[in-house]
Formats: sequence, C-alpha cells, structure tokens
Amino acid sequence: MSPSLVVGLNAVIVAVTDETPRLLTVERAEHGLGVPGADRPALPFGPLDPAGHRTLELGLRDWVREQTGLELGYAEQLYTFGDRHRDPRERAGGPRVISIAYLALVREGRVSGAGRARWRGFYEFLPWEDGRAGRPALIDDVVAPALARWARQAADAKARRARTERADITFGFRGAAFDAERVLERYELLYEAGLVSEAGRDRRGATRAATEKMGEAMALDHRRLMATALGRLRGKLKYRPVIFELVPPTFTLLRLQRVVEALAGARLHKQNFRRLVEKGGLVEGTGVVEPRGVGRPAELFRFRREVLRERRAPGVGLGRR
Amino acid sequence: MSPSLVVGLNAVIVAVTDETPRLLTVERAEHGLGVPGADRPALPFGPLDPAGHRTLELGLRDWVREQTGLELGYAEQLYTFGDRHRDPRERAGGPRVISIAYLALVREGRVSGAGRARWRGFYEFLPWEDGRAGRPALIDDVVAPALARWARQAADAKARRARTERADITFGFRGAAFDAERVLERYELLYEAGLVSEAGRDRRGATRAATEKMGEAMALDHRRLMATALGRLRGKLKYRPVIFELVPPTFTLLRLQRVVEALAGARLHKQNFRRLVEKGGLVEGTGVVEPRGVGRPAELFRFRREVLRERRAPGVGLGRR
DNA sequence: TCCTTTATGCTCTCTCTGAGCATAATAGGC
DNA sequence: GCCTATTATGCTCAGAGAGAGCATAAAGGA
Repeated sequence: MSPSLVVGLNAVIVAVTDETPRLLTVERAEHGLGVPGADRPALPFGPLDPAGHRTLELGLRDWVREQTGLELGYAEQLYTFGDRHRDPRERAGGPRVISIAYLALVREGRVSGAGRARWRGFYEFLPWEDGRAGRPALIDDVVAPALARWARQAADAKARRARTERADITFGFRGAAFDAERVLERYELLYEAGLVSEAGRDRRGATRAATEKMGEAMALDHRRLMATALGRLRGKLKYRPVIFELVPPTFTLLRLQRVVEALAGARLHKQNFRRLVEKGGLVEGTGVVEPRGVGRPAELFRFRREVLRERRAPGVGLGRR
Repeated sequence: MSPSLVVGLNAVIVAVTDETPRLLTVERAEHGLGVPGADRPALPFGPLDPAGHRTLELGLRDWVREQTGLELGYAEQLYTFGDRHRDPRERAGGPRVISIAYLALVREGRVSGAGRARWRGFYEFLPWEDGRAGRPALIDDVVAPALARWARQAADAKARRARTERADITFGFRGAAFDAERVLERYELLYEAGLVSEAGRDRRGATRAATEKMGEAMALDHRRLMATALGRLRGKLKYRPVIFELVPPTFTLLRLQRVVEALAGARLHKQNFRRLVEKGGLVEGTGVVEPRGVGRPAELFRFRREVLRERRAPGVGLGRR
C-alpha cells in the first residue's frame, strides 16, 4: 500500500542570462503516468526522506543535484502547498502530497551543464508579468475583457463589485496602482477566472482563444509555485541585496540594472539606478574597466558587503511601470 | 508501528490588549511525556489529517477551534520547520515531525473565552525585542558580553570576525543599524551562542545566570516559531494594512498607535503617526468622539478600504529605535 | 481659574526619488 | 584626423515622505 502522505520538495531555480529571467525545468516522467499534462515542464522535485534528510533544505539540494547536476548556492524556503488534489493522482488513491517549495538563485556564469534539465524563460509561462516594453498588450487586450466577463458572472451586485475591485487592484485597472510584487495574486485570479489552462475545463469567463495566449502551462500547480517565487523575489530585491546572488562577482552597472529589470519586469532610469546603488553603498568600483563593447567602456563594480552593517534594508527598488 | 512522518500544523495566534502583544498558548500534555520541557507553554498544534483536511489552513482552523475554542479570522502561512530532532521524541523512534506554522491575528475584543488556552505576553518569551522604553538593558548587559565571548571562541580570526559582524548586524552593536524585523535572526544567534535555554546543555558563551534572564522557554522549537511570527508581522505592518486585523472596527489614533508600538517594540512620534495614517489614506474619521478618559476627547477613526486601490503598499512604518 | 492631559494642526529640515540636461570616452565610417 | 553613434558618468531640480518639534484646542480636576 502506498503511504497516505508524502512531503515533497520543489525548487524554483532562477537565473538571469541575456537579460532574460530563466527557470530550470525537468521532464517529469514519473510524475504523471497517464495523467493529462504529464509532459509539461515541471520543477525539480523529490520526496523528503525522513530518515536521510537532516533538514528540508539539504533534502532539496540532494534532489536538485540528482535531477539537474546543479549544486545550489542561495536558497530560501518559499511556501508550502498542501491543498487536496494538487496532484490529480490523489483522486485515484494516490497519497496526499504536501509540497515545500524553495526559491534558489544561480549566478549567470553557472547556467550550463544542467544535465537533463532545461532552462526556460520565466515569461514564457507568465507573459503578462513582463512590462519592460511598456504595459503588456495582453493585459488590456485579453485579461481585462475576460475578467470583466468573469465579474459580470458573479451572483449579485455585491459580489460583482468585489470581483471588479479585486481585478482592479491585482492588475492595476481603472487607475489603480499596478504592484509588480502581486504576481501570485494575479496568477490566482487568472486561475479562478479560468484564464489559464491549468484551471481545467471550468473556463468561466475565458474563451479558448484567450487561454491560449496566456503562456505555456506547467505540470500540476507548478506555475503557481513560479508565481510565488517571482513575487517573493521582486519583493525581496527591494530590501535585501539578493540581486548579487544572480550576477558574477564583478559587473558593470548596466548589466546589474538589466538583471534587476528582467526580474522586475520594468525599465529603470539609468542615472537614478546608478545613484541608488553607488551612493547607497551597495556597490563599489574596482577601478578596472570592461573593454569590450561599443560606447565608452564601463567600470566594473562589486558588491559592497559593509552595506549590511550600515543600512537596515539594502535593496534596489523596482520602478513604477 | 508509528508512522515515520507527520505533518503538523502550528498556530502563532497574536492579539494586542492593554498595549501588550499577546500569544495564545496551550498546555501540552500529549506533546512530551517524559520529555524535558514538556510542561512549557506551547503553541496550538495538531497533525494534518490527509483525508479530512481539504487545505492546510482549514486543518489549522479545526485544531485551533478544538484546542482553544477560538474561530480564527486572518491567518497566513509563516514557514515550515522540518529539521531532524525538532521533536526530541524522534531520537526515541518517534516519527519525523514537519511543522507548518501559521500566523493568525485576533481582534482586541475577542481575546476572552479561549478555553483551556492562555494568553501570554510576547515579550515574556522574547524580552530583548521590546524597545519601547529605550534600548533594552538586557541587550547591552547580557547579550553583548555573551556574544562577544561566543565570538572569541571561534576557531580562527576569520571566523571570529564573521561572528562579530553577525552579532553587530543582528543586534545593532558598534554603530550598526538595529533592524526591528530581524527577530528570527536574533533568536537563532542567541540559540547558537547557547543563550536561550532551549539550546540545551551546550551553553558555549553563556553562563546559567545569563540564560535565566533571557525570557521564558517554550516547548520544542516554539520560541523559534514565535520569533518567525513577530519578525514577519513587523515586516508586514510596513506594507500591508494588517494592523486593522488587530483593532476593533473603530478606534482612536492613539490606540492604533499603541498597537503598532506594541508590535514594533518601539515608540513612534505621535503627530507623524497621525499624518502617516490620515494623510496616507489608511483611515478616515467617523465624526464620532470617544468620551471617556482624561484630556481632550479623541475622534474615532475607521480603516479606509479604498486605500487598497490607491496605494501599492499601504502600511505604517516602525520607527527607528 | 489654573493646571494637567490628550488631541490636533502646522512648519522646517533632510533624504530619497523621479526626471532630465550635459559631458566624457570609446569604436567605426569617412 | 573628424564626425557620429553609443554607452558611461556627473549633476541639478522638483516633489514626496519622514523625523522632529512648536503651538493651539478641548477636556477634567484641583
């Protein structure tokens, strides 16, 4: 008999290369034999071994090493997902699966050699989150009308208003402020409105055509984990110097800025970004300039550890969008 | 045979009454027969029922209702703790216990009728976190020398410097900024240095006399969960209007301020606090004044929901300390 | 009436942030 | 060598927000 309860460990592994935030995915043979969507990209996953894994994080590192060949550096716990039927095989008598998700950051230079794993662009799965070229047309062309329809389908006037307000706040409609950190809230709203294909046949306000524009699906609820990770990362950038976990030891300020922009999904003002990180004590010049490339050569900078003593919440800000 | 793996649900239930942040604790007969510290205050706890609990949060609510009679309102997941030997009974063949901790907030008026549970002051367990009367003497008189001793015990000069830097950053020694949110980091440092009694016989830099001044111990790693909760709550106050989950529907601005101060562990400037919440659109006057009390009567205010549309991250700030 | 206490209004300064202008230093085309 | 495109870097200005403190208002009690 299979155990009635499994504690799984999932890793959302993030790197930024070529100004694109990327996610490490694996093929998931074992995770869905005969289950619809079993061929979709999945996050590295493995069950906690209660006897062998001394801590959750060590267990995660073991699984990631085994499945991707990658030795993780920075990792933090994200969230634990435990709703019933997260894994459809539970309906067929499979164990209840509780998944503890971690966010891990990998430096730019180390994205090769991921074994049978594959780096995929974050925004292939969450295309509405990339606002670097201005507010994504997807939001106003596809999301807004679908959510409006979803709101109209509510039972009464009060529920309609609640749905409209929620859509406004999460996507910044009708003058509401768009908050880049609310990635999970946006995904969950899209899910409830039937706009992402993981929501299944219950399509509600959404047409098939609309759903198909909403990015690629992942296995199980892994797109939800991704959304959780991106939201957390965007939030954390603002008050912890995690950005330096994603770049090489030295970097030009423009490269640093592009990495922040890639994650924030927004463009930043170049001179102000420089002022923020330089005057803010986050970085210090090395005196060395990077020769290659057009234009005036840029100085290479490095992270300035002392900032941890000096400032309470050293981070970079995400811009407005 | 006992199962080899249990997923537990723990609740850190917080209320503020009489300007004191409080925690709901229970007696833990079942949780430590013959184990040292079994009589210590504990958090409400119950194992997840894989068949009965549809979501983790619903399972938590069930357990809290059963153990304390309380119907939870606001609740959010905090963190999942899964280190081996969190529960000492694991050493004696007990199951590996993974605990998913939640933070729940209870409104001031609802703290009665907690069944066999008991409200305890937060700072009875974490006395160094209350800086409302100025920097706690405990930090400079007890913590600082003990951590200095702990730093000196490090293997080499490099490790010594690392320990010193860590102590400086977490407690704001030697000119470093004190960050009220780093509650967990402080607790963990105290634990590693053997300054809290949960650390067991391995006392390292700490004398028994010092340890006894460091607040009351809790069962298992529950003080760690408390620290996680307080840190999260302090952080969240700054960018989400969670404070209104802790106060009645109407309140004077001074009462609101006292609740923030109680949680922040710091005093705030009265006029600036008023400006922050009033001009910031977080509250609106009701036109009604509260009669009782000395001094000029104060107007009653209420939370202004519209702020959620208008501002990206509406919160209150914690002051400097 | 005066004093104590709490509420409320307002100002001043400093810092941070958004925005934009201006100049510097390269490479490549001519 | 000169011109242009391109990127780097320095600087200023305006407005928002935060920290601090002064001043006035409205109660109750001596």
